[in-house]
Amino acid sequence: MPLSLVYLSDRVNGVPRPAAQTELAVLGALSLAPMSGYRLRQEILATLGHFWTESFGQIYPTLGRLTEEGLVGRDDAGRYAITAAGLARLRALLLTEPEHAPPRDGVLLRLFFGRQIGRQACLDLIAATEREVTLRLAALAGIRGTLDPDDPDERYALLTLSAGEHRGRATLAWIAETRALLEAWD
Amino acid sequence: MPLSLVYLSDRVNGVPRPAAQTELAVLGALSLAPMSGYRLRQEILATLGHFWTESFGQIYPTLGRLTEEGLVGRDDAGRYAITAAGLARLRALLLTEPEHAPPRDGVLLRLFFGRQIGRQACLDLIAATEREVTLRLAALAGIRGTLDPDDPDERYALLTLSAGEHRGRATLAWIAETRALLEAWD
DNA sequence: TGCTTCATGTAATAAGTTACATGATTGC
DNA sequence: GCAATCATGTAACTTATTACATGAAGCA
Repeated sequence: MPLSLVYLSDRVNGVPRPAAQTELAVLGALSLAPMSGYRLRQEILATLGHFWTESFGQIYPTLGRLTEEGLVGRDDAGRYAITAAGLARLRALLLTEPEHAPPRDGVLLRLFFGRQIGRQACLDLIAATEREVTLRLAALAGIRGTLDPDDPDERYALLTLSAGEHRGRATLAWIAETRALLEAWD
Repeated sequence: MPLSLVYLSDRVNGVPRPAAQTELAVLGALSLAPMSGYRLRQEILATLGHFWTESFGQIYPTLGRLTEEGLVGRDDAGRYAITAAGLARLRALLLTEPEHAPPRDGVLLRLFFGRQIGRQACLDLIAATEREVTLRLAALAGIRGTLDPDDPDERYALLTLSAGEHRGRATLAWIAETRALLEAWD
């Protein structure tokens, strides 16, 4: 008979449960401006999209929980708005240790076993990846143009944008190197 | 009344369901050598670890399903071994379109709302990230030393290893840039 | 009037981790 | 003999997506 049937859902070794990450994203977005749940999802997609995602199925239940806890309310226009308690909670969440999303890269998984499908299929695979990354970099360049380096909030957005650009360029460099290697084989 | 109550679990728009990705990892690992489920997990952790994860809770049920379908059997020593049908299935899976793991980067999420916690907390955050990435790069360097560029299987492993190195170095470059920016503010 | 977008929400389903149970094998 | 590792598996639980339902608001 197990002594403890408790599932440690709230926190394990100081690392917040993933649900807290959704709360963090929602509270964070509401700290910038009050908005509807629908808008919230659009904003998260547009501004955090290159490193974060949330679906309606997560956002609405989270808004419900946050409202119950008094961390979020509604303003005159009916939009969700963060409360003082919510702002305090946000700051606390921001200081928790970031979770490590278990890595799952479908492209690398396929390339690792690439011998089974041969050189050409691998070249096709990285060519498709190259197209995607190029599109993503173009999208990031578009966003960069809209951000003001002197705005106190947008300065931080620029830092995360830069991370996406560095990673995208690194992927392109790796693709070029990998293509050259693959073409030299056989 | 909805006309269709079917949940498209197997395939959506040609993209395989994520469960197929676990089958891919398991069949792929078994294509290199027969082994136990326990060993399978160790090998996946050691060799795919920097871009893929699987837990026991996934591996054993998957091995069970694959065995039922005749894609996997047991050899004389009792180890799981891939069958001819399994190899065909592996090749088919390798040609499916890679899934896009929804991005969830806890570090960037915190940095994006960094204004709430201030410059110093952000510097601490990226310093911790820098330590982790440095360790990961050192681990990759160790693995690189064990791989033979002329072995037909390990050549592909080297390609994926290189991806990890490029991304790691890009993250370090971004951290250096970000630190300089943060220290110049205020 | 009818189309599109905005808006809120739920139910079914999937995917995955963690903790636990249980036993065999191996090395000392 | 005993501890550590190897090995297999399951139950509970969490998180998340997707499809669907439903209706209001804005505008041709």
